[in-house]
Amino acid sequence: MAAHKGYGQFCPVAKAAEIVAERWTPLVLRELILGSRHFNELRRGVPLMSSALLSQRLRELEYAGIVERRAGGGNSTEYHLSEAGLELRPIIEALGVWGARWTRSRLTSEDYDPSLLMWDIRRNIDVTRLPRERRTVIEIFLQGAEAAFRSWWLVVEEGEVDLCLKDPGYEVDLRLSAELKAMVEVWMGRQSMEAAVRAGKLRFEGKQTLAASFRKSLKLSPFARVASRESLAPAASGGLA
Amino acid sequence: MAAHKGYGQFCPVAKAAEIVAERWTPLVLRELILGSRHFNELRRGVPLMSSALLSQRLRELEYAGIVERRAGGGNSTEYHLSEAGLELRPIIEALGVWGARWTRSRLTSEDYDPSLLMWDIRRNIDVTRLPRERRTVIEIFLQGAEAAFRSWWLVVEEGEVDLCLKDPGYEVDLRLSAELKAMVEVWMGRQSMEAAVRAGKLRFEGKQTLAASFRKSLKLSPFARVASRESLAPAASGGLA
DNA sequence: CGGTATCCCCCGCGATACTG
DNA sequence: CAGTATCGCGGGGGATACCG
Repeated sequence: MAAHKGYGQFCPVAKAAEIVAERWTPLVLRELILGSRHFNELRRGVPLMSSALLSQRLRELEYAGIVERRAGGGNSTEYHLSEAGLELRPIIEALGVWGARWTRSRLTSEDYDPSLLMWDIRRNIDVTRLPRERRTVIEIFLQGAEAAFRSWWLVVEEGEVDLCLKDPGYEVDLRLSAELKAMVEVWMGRQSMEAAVRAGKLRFEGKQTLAASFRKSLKLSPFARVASRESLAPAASGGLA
Repeated sequence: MAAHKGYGQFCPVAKAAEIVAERWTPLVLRELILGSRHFNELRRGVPLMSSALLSQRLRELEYAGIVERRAGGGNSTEYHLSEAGLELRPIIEALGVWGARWTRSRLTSEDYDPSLLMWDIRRNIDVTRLPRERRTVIEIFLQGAEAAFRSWWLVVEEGEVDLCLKDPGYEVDLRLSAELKAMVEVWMGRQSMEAAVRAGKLRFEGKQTLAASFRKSLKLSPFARVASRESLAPAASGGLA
């Protein structure tokens, strides 16, 4: 006769946990916080979540007053955080900071998801640092990823970045070949890109000026500046950018 | 082939959520933060959680480096938050503040757990405001609670507070008769004790001086000063005590 | 007190397919 | 693009009993 979903407690921590600490929900909130608005955009941030479950969670979040559904142009729908939802932002961010400090040793090989990495990279490219007047195509080859997720193309054109898993057919201006794990380490700020290049884990092929631009255009993970506390490193703690 | 327990993401939010957003875990952390140290003490804070599951969660938290198990005197065990665990405190507190602001309308009748209420009250009594040199017995009768959890006795003696569900047999110095829901409202700071008394939801029987002392001795919920944002009340927002 | 051990139910959620 | 529909299983966790 115990509660199936709830905790049966009036405590605000319990009532909040019933909503926010549900499976997948913190990740959906993270995506909304990072600016994802459309269903399939959200899906790319949680590739292992089934669309049925994402749909269900979004409805639950809407019912809880955290998410607002708005009609976009055409048949599209937009999901936005409500005022209550925006107030969860510092909590999700703090959870991420805590994770960056204390969960490093729990990373398993399963966690190195190339889709998530590329999606993260895509949305963190500062297009203003890349050529504007012409199309730029960057191919990224991730060694160690499973075959279907090994080759990616970033197509930068008119201030937009497109991410493809299939060769779009354009001429490639820059090619980056990287070990998946090393690329994640770089993205997480645990190794500098320069060090990874020196160690032979990353290799750029193409115009060096474009390679330099790309390196500058790539902002790292929002948690890249948070120092892990698990190792015995000097560990100067950083805040969120 | 999806992850059974994990999310398959290197993102620190995901790795943290794998631990912290697990079912019951936020409530166990809340109990540890509030100072519970022993297994059965923790259980009283999460009465609906099975002991097997609490044991399992504590082991998981220990493995995650959040909880440290220490041998107490005799055959007792003590659970303490590690440094990593202490850093979760602001997150759990923020979750509770958010819950106090935004989940009021989600309270169901199932959530009015008299055991939790009495356990909360017990640990928030300021004994220095009650008689010191003699035993004081306060009976609390909760109308609307199920029969087995309707009558409670607080025995204050030598600076210790004992909570009993069975009549300890001592002479009762003060009797408080209250509607369960009203008592929770008071505890949550949503209604003043004076207003509840005036509305006839609370009634003290016994020495008025002792009643006054008891009222002063009872600190409210840590979230009692957080104003709900759901109603259209003026809502001056407060911080945590 | 401080947990284990065991059984078993049930539903959350993963997988797959399909629609407007 | 934005979801629904359906099915089946796995294991999380509730219930209960027991031990050192």
